[in-house]
Amino acid sequence: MGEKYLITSALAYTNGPLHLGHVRSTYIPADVMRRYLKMIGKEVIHVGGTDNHGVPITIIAEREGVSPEEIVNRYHREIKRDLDSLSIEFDSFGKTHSDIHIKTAQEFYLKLKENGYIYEKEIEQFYCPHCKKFLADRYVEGICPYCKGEARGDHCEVCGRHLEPTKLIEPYCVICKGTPEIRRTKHRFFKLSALAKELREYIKNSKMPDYVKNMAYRWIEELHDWDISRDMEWGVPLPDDSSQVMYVWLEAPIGYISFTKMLGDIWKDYWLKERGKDVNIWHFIGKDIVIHHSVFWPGMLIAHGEYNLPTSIISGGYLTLEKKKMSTSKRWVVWVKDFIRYFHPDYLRYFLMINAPLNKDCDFSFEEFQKRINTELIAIIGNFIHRTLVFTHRKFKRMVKVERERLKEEDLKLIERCEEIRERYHRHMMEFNFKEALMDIIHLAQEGNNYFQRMEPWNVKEEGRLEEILYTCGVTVKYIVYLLYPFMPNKCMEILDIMNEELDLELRGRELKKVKVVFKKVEDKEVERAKREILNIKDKKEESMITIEDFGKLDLRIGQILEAEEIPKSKKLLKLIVDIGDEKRQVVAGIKGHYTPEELIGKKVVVLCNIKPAKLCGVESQGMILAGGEETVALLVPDRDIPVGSKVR
RNA sequence: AGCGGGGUGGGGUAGCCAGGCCGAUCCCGCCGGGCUCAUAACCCGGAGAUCCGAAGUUCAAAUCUUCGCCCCGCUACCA
Repeated sequence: MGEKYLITSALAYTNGPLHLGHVRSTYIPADVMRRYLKMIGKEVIHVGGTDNHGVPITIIAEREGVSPEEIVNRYHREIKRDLDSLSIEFDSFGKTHSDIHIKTAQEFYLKLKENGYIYEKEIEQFYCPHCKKFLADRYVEGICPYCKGEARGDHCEVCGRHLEPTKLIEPYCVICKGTPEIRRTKHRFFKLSALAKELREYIKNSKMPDYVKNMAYRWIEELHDWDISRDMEWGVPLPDDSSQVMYVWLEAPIGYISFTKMLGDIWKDYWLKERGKDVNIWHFIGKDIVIHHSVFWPGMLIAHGEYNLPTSIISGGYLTLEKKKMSTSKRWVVWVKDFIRYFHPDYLRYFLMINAPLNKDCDFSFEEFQKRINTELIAIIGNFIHRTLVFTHRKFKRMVKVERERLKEEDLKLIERCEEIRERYHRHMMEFNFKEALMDIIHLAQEGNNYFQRMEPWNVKEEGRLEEILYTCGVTVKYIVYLLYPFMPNKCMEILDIMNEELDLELRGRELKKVKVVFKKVEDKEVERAKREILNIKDKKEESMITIEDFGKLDLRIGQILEAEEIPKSKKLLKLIVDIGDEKRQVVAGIKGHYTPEELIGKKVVVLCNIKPAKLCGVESQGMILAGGEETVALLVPDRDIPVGSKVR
């Protein structure tokens, strides 16, 4: 086959590490696909990297008082570590803040210009006189002219409307909080509107999913030209005007090409139209950036003219966390690096891929994770593998291999099923239907378990027949491990190691190593702990902290006890009359037995005066006397004489 | 506000584009039985769904049309 596959994963933005949503929508699916294609002998490369330019990064850098490079390098490392920890492999992984990318992006831009797709136009833009710069994008915040809510740049956080930034009420610069003024500046525009026809034709003939096509068609109906330059320093400088940089969304997708270039000359076999004729370019992305990949990016490629266009766009749905929307600012998020401290990365890969079809939104919950791992992966798949290996090891110490001719009809039937299921699995994989592909494996394991149960090898005395049965089971195990490998590479290699086998569909009948439990059960305790520690602990601590303002709400004063008497019906209560300076209060205190009424009279104590009045044993209490201790109870009293009514702070 | 996607037994999900094969799929859960090689696992059987609501098209609708309700996402200077 001359077919080649270029898989790209959406570039990760270097403003934070990866969370479960990122890896479920994009990186795990891309890696699963790459591993599968490679396993079946296809030529495939996986290209990815980080996206380092744009306003959010400069804002973080300015707030932290460091250079944008420092932010970018920090998160680039973290992101790569997160990906490595989940066995997500790349043939090339780059940064957009790199020479090769900047050069590639500039060449791309010049080509667009040469082809007549770039023009200049003056626009109005906020300018901060204090910071002496134009306020691109989110550098300006203010009040939404529609709903009066908080708005950032062009977008209202409250009503979600898209805004004209210059229309903001009370705009301010996010750096110096000063009021910006409107100035005119010259921006470059990309003539996207001229490409409507070509884009429609391209989309029609592409293999994108229908819903992606529909979304793209609608965009094309109202295609505006695209403002592609920014008045800032952080980014890829325009090659024809170094006072401005390219808008990130123009420059970032070019990273797919730049990072392929890092592999050397073979990049041409993938990207150049004339050389790469049978290439499938698959962009794995999250569904938030479908339009960029189905309209803007193909538009750029058409305008450039020399490169291949994407074959398909595989967009993953969003992940909610325990049924609630994830939010990094509210800390309602599970970071990859936290999760893998508790559970095997392969379990996460399995769960995220089987939990729902890729293009749908779905939920991550710790209980659901545990359930699916324990009942499907372990009870069905893992158990079939394990019972086969353990039983075979006990009887023969090695995997059994017999001639196919010896097999009975029922044996051959299971082996036929292996083949049928492999084919079905292949179709599902090539349609990016990873959930169904995993279901195919479960079904095969169930048939294996069923066979095992019906054959009752533990009752079979005749060794020849036992060999046939265990050979049949062994073959089925190999199929399962093979099909499962793209999803759970580490666990599958462990099993193959025990079996002394290779990653293929042959069964060689070699010596078995000591069998151990490869798929260990996820215990309730572990789940509870992980959930508590990942989601709550920080929040709990923070929630239970109070501020000085909270404390200020307490009206604590020095009071003097004037009268004290027992409340007859109660075991612990005394009724006190306390002078708190400007008034006298009746207070019920639970100190009977610890103090006698007589010794209390005249004492100065601390009183909480603004607690809601309550009735205790039918007696109204209009305050609270502070005391400490369990067995020995002591009242809090001032250790110097201060006036009644003094505020306690 | 506009646009898009979705609402199917307790949870998840298939089927809907090309209406009858759907008295609705599969995984989990639940109930009953079996087995013991296996990580209380596995095997067999069973119960459980007004297919969001209303109206319509049709000999026939989960599937098509219209209206309503609810969830989610996107809206170009949010990666």
